[in-house]
Amino acid sequence: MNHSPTKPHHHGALRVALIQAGIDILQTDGLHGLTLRKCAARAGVSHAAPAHHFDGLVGLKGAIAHHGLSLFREAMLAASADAGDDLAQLKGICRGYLDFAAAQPALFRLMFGFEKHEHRKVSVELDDDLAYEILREACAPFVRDDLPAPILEAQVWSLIHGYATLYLSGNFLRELHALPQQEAFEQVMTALDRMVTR
Amino acid sequence: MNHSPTKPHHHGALRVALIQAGIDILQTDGLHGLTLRKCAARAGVSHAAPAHHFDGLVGLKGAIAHHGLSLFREAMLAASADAGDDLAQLKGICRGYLDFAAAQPALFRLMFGFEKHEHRKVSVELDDDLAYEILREACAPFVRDDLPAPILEAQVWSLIHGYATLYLSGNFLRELHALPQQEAFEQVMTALDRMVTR
DNA sequence: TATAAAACTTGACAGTGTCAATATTACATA
DNA sequence: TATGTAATATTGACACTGTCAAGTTTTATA
Repeated sequence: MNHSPTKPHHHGALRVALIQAGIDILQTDGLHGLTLRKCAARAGVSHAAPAHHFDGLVGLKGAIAHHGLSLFREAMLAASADAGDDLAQLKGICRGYLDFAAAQPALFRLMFGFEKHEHRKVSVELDDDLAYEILREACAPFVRDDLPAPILEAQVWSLIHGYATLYLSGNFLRELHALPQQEAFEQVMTALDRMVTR
Repeated sequence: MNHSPTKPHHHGALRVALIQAGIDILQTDGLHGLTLRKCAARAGVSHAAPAHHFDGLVGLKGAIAHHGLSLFREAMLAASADAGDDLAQLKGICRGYLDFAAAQPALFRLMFGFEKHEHRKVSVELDDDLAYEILREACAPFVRDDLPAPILEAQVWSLIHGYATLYLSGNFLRELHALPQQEAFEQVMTALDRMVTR
């Protein structure tokens, strides 16, 4: 056996190849450009191969989102690596959140853009715990008796997620974005101070 | 002339009919189900008619989003109609924000889901001022020297928009949604108190 | 009424997801 | 090692999609 045991046959690591192809296509052609057939072509397989590994297009998107969440997690971790106190840590994670959305807008939209009827097909692939854990840990130091963890986490997550998605929507928050991006972000994130301090 | 002067010919008010058809289809079939040909069929015209009035599919989506924003505005106004003080007014608007997203998820996603390369085609249709004005006015009483209007508006909007979109995403904020929806909303919105009070 | 413009139709095209049928490969078991 | 079986990928087909060019009908204008 000179083959890797995890290399089933023909192409071998087709699953990862298709996911990577999908991420590349998202970056190049946007969310609309993501196509089973284009992924297949880029991975060098027949047009119907992707629908086999993943359960149709929704399945592929779920797998891409799953992998995207791990990239997302890494981006947030990296952005908060050299943080001083707890608040700087939290803000660093938010910075990583926004930067990831800005760097990979189509992937970001894909991750959070599933419709309700798709949830059942995707929920197995898309365990948010992976990325959510980062946020949860960053929020932990600020939990108080009158501010339980799930509430605080929802508040912080809503703030940064809303800011990131509105940022991607472009047309909105125009007045704010008269400021340079970095300053606008910091100004908006001053809301975190108020949320977190008694 | 027994015809209305604004009734050009054949169908007449095809534009509004197509937009309404689109909104109906969004409600029934979701964002993926929205199709030029289905809108045409529902309005009783040929399959290529919609691409004429609006500049292709993106143009139709832009027109639908434009009309959706006016519905959005009305929903927020209605939800804050019987509000007491300024803070109750602001929270009422946020309540309307969430309720609209929950009631018309596909339309809501459409309104905020345009990609960057589509902005040019859509920006003419999609002047956010219509709906943004509501939020701006509700924020106005809380503007201070150290909290300029654009910043405060961005903070409030990010919070409610993030919460609404995460709510639609379903898989996320699971812990929070162990609470009843109404209470979860109110708990998260306590962040507004902290944002707004000195 | 004659002419032009606008609105809509028709027909065609390439591209899409999905599915059934088929061929190929890998692996387990004898 | 030989054989059978399941997994893996291919092929071909289908209905559906957006878009476009060309043609037809209606409205408006002069």
